[in-house]
Amino acid sequence: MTTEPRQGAQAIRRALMVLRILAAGRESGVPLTEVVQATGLTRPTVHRIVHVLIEEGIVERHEKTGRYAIGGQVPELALARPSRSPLLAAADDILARTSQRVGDTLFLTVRTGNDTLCVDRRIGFYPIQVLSIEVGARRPLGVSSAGVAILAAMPMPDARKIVTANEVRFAGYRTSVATVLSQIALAKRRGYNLREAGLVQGTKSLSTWIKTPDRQPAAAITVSAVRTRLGPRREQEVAEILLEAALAIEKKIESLP
Amino acid sequence: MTTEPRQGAQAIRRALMVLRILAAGRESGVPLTEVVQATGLTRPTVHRIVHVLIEEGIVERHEKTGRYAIGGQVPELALARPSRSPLLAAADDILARTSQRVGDTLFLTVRTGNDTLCVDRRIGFYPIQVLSIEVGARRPLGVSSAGVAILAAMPMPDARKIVTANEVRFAGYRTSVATVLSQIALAKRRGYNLREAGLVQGTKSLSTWIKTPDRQPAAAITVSAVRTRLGPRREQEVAEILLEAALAIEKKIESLP
DNA sequence: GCTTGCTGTCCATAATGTGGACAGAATTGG
DNA sequence: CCAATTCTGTCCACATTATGGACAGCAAGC
Repeated sequence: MTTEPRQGAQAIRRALMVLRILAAGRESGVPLTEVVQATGLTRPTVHRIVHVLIEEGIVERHEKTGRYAIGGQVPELALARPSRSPLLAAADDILARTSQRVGDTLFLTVRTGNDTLCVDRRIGFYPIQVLSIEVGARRPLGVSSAGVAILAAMPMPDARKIVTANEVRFAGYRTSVATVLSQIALAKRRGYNLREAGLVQGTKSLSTWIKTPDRQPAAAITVSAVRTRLGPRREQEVAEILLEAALAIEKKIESLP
Repeated sequence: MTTEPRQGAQAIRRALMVLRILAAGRESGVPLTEVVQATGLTRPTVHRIVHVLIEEGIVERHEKTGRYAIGGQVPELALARPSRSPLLAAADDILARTSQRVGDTLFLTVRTGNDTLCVDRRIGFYPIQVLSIEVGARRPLGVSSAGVAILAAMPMPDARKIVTANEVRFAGYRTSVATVLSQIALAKRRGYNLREAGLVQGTKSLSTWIKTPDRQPAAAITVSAVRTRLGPRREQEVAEILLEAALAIEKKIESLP
């Protein structure tokens, strides 16, 4: 029951598109051209939208660089929703326990539209930790290990649709529709996703997916570690722990609301 | 240097207007009619905007009540800005110390557009505490004690402009332009704002304003207590403490960035 | 100087968003 | 049970609004 046919609000939808691209730029922001290319809108249009949003305090422009970023009024609006999401609440202590068992950095990543968004990170006890990704990091679904995992958990046609929609943005991350689709296929048959070459050289990531009560894949748990920490033997161990954690979180969400 | 003449984005501005009204409704949300009356837009327009925002995940609708509220995607966008605002950072420990000295509940309230927004609250040690306002509470400037304080700190023409803009919304809070203007005048000559009848019966509030380095009044510190705790003698004492705290925060903001 | 790669602005045009009017659903109360 | 009232949702003719091609400025590199 995905209804999406309401019209009469092109401009608003476009503004939100822009906002989501800007969100991916985090503090440092995004140059106008990049927004243009990522949204597929024309430059005058993006320019107008961005500047209206600046006047409204929703977007900021960095004095020096001229890049555009999410403005201070967005967190202010967010204050209207005090409570954490059920997922975050449910995941909290399970992540803590899992982190203790694994020892390497754990990430909790959710799907939001066609993006992945890192919403939690736990640092383990092992002396070498991969901290490449921070809470708030947002990338097109399919780029990160967590993204592939989430895509692998959904019906192939849906996944393909999302991947295609993200095609233009993949260029900036040195990947392609074909690459992502094959990674999804691999993850599907393995039951979890594995990434040999992480964003940082010499790291390896492993992700399992979490489904909400309505069976939609909505999130992923990821472990990142230096490659030597994740040999074939330990990979198997860690995979089982993560699968267990994912299941535990799914159960807990059901019991909460 | 307030430039506000950019056009070609009526719809986007309207959508943001709607969002800000919804933000004031917090978790419980706002019925459509109220949004219509607060924004001055027509009902079909508000309806369209709100429903597009729902499709985009920016707004949610409560199943039972049918009221509209800020959606889960807003905090997700807010994650793009990890750092606290300079004001919050500067105020942190000063609030803690002030709370120790006063013993009653302290609020930090900022101005955002034509609204006040409570961004921090410290509970004191005295056994009776006024907890009427929560972090995230948003009201039209002029309605709360903090709002009057902030208005009192700006040039009268500016204050009058804001108060007039909020006129339609005052009805819902049982106040009026005239009332607010007279409160502002009183606060101006006193150097801080005093409210005998708080939102809750039998409480009393006292607010001092904080200006940013560019001399714009941007926030207020408020103490709320049961009336008996704030007799004339203690009122004077508390006012001095709050004035001191406001000054300290102003100084600290300047030194930070 | 010329090119390349940005950002910003204009304005004729049509597509977009508007809102009056109508309709249904839910609640009240006589 | 049927007005009366008050809310939400939808339609569609119309003109206001947002669009984007074209032009312009500006800085960096060659």
